[in-house]
Amino acid sequence: MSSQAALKAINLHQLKSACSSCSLRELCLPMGLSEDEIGQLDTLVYTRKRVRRGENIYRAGDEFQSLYAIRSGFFKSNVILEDGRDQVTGFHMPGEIMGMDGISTDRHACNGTALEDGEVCVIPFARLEDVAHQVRTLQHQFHKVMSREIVRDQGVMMLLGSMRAEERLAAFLLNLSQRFVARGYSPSEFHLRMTREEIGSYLGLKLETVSRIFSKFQEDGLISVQQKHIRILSVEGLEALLGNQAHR
Amino acid sequence: MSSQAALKAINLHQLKSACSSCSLRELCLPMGLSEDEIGQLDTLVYTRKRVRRGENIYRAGDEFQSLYAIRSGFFKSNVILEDGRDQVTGFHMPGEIMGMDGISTDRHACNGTALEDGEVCVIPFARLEDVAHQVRTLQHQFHKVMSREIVRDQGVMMLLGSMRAEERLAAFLLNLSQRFVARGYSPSEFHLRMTREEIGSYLGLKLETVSRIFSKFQEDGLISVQQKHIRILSVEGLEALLGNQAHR
DNA sequence: ATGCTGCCTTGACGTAGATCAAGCAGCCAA
DNA sequence: TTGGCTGCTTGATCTACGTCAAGGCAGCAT
Repeated sequence: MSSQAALKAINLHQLKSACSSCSLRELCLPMGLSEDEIGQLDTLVYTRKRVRRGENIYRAGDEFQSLYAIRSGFFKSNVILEDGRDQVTGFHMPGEIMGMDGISTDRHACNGTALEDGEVCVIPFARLEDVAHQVRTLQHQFHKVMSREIVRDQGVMMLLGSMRAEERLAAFLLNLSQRFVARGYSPSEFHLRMTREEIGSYLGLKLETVSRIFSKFQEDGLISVQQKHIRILSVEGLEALLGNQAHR
Repeated sequence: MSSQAALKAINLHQLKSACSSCSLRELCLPMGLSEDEIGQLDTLVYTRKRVRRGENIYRAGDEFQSLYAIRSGFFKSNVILEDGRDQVTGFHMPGEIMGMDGISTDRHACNGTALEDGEVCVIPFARLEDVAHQVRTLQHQFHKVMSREIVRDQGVMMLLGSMRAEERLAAFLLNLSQRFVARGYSPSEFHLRMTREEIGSYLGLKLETVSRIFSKFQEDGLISVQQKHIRILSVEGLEALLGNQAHR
């Protein structure tokens, strides 16, 4: 399917997005900006886009135009490899910004796919640079957001390069937990929006391994799992696993 | 050793760095800027720093002040894990910019370590944002540089998550080769500045595995190896290895 | 209900790469 | 020259995780 068709398939509606009244402003671009400055942002983010589970907000190869701030829903970044395998490079939740991979070449390097119905704010990048050019605080905040993405990716590189399967999964659960807390959700009880296969792809493991380790964690009393419903019973137990440093 | 001590240990000398006359300007920040705009850059980059093999230009935890553009020498990004292991997260060569991990938290997230004697241009970040605030082209170029880093890291994540050992090493050699070409060096013959252990750390492999695979590549006529001296005999052969998609 | 489909679980077995171990080569200092 | 040190190679063995295979369960359409 072409980029055009993909865009048309998405229900696009125009409205005042109003960063200034957004509940996610403490997590997203507006962070650290004054009332006035956030007002400037409101002139920039004037479109939202609804996406349904399985739809892409952009695809690898698409021309890069905009960044997307997640308002609701759960997303993944992924690349379809030549052999058809779907390699997941990240999971994203409300308040996070997707699409920054596209800036370097003016084309998106990966797909942004909805794992459940949701909504994103469309941030035309040229206009973001305009506003950042005027509002120095926004410029700085945007640099922080990009830098955070770099640090996050390097964390995953270290995880993939130096941890064994159990450690990876423990780190993954703890990371999700932290991000849920920051959004006001329970740190200890949540729904996974992704399949075992997607988790495995992200963590460099096979889905059977993910499943087995969930079962083992449950036996060990660290978590309880029922399909996609997860309850963390012992944060300390999971953290302890990370302490036992890798062997690889 | 404290950050202060580390800085003092480094021979610091002030001079006109002159991006405008730098042979690396087509790879570095000045890329795409006009003569005038590069002139503005010259007012920003006024310090260079010599580093000797093994020294750090910054350390994880140091306060973030500046970015560093490599003028000469070969560097690694790395983190010392609690158990003392040195986890490598990147290799860097002239024209590349290091330190962007520090922007997000105002502290560096990793060390920047010289693998051989070299020299870096010190780019005070606050001033970079000043100049970018005035020169929109520079702002845009800097965003591209950060985005490129994001894309690069995601490429490594995919490598670590989905490739087998031989593929990783083939991809690594091809990547080095391409980066050497871009700098006017031979694509097929070069010195590795890092040890087998550092390569292994970066690629999520043990040094013995790296060594064995180098030997195998040599047997297969793909490369010739003598310690750190590498000659690529068949780019196609290495590329073919990447085609055979992963099993993991 | 009934069957279909996608996703998950669990077992048996195989293997890529880790681990352990020994020896060698290049390099510097005495 | 000798010795010590660091980094590299190579072999033998072990093991974490992948692969293959057989169900099972929840959700949806009929």
